[in-house]
Amino acid sequence: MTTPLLASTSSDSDTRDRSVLRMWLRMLACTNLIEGRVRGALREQFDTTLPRFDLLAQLDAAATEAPRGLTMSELSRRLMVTNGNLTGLVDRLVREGLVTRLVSPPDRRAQMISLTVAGKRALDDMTPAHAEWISDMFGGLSDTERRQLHTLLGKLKRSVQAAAERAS
Amino acid sequence: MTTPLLASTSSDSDTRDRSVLRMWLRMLACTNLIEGRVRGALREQFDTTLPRFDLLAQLDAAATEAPRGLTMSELSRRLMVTNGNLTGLVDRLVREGLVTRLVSPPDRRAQMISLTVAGKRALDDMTPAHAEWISDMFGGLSDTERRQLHTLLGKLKRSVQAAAERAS
DNA sequence: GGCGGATGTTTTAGGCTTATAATAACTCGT
DNA sequence: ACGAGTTATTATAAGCCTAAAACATCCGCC
Repeated sequence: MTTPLLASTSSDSDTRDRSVLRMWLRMLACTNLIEGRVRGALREQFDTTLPRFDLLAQLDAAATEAPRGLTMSELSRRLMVTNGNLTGLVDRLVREGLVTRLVSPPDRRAQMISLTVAGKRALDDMTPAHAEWISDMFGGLSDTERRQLHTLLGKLKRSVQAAAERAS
Repeated sequence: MTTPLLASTSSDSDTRDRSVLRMWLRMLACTNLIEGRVRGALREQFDTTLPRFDLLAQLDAAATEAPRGLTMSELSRRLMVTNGNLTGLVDRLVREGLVTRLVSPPDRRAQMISLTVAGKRALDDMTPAHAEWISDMFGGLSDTERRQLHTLLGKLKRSVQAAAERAS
């Protein structure tokens, strides 16, 4: 808490804040750019949306450990969205015939959401294309640069989580 | 286009795709984590939303070059959202008294959106807190690491744009 | 002066997302 | 066995977002 001698004087932390802010905006712009292209490609080539794709992919990824499917709560935890959000999303996927809802026998409150054959087929159609879009967009980075970015993002994630704990 | 001798053989590009995908998911997770905290803090501390804040900030940033305000189209271009989206957003901000709509005299189709005094004050209240949240979350990275990240993100952005041009 | 194409904005229909409140079913202690 | 608290899910209200179509105005050309 220094008192500047002149109103126009900026502290060191001000300049640091500004550079951090610029970086954050750049990161946000990159992410939105990539995500927007993925959304657009999913819509144009497969007439679907990113949340739907993510949900199918999550069910498939969990298929080995949970062949009977996942509950709504487990899915919402993994996809990092609220339960209420998931209700509508699953409604639409059921209507499209890509997933099924089965009441869990041991707990009649819960339901197991699982891929139908059509859902698995739709996912298998999309997965290679999805991987290629991402790969293509990151193609301008060398292996070394990608590793560096991966490492830095790991640090960033820990930094954000540490900040969250300080705040709580 | 190599033909694997065994069905289980993965090509080099497959493993590369997987590592790129992992990095992308990490980047997405980081961004969503940070953005989510900013949204939450804006809601709890200022009872507002990120799009509203972004819009006010954009108007303020443009105030020097465009003291009369920005048009809807110009705003939507800068905020990278559709025109239709902006209509509702501006409606709400007008209702809250933070921005004004004035029909542009030279072009009666267009309107100049500008900050009210209350809007400028609300923004000035939020800006330092916003900078501090971001700064705090990036606090675990050294100056060097932040610079590296900034540089890598710059490369990534160019790579994504190059991919977009290849695709079009 | 008026017509045709371009540009600025809103409307519409649909989907995603959240927080909060309500409902339903389970569990545990007594 | 029953009531309290917990957990699983859905309903509701509000906002954000898009694409596509409709509407309004402008500009240039005849």
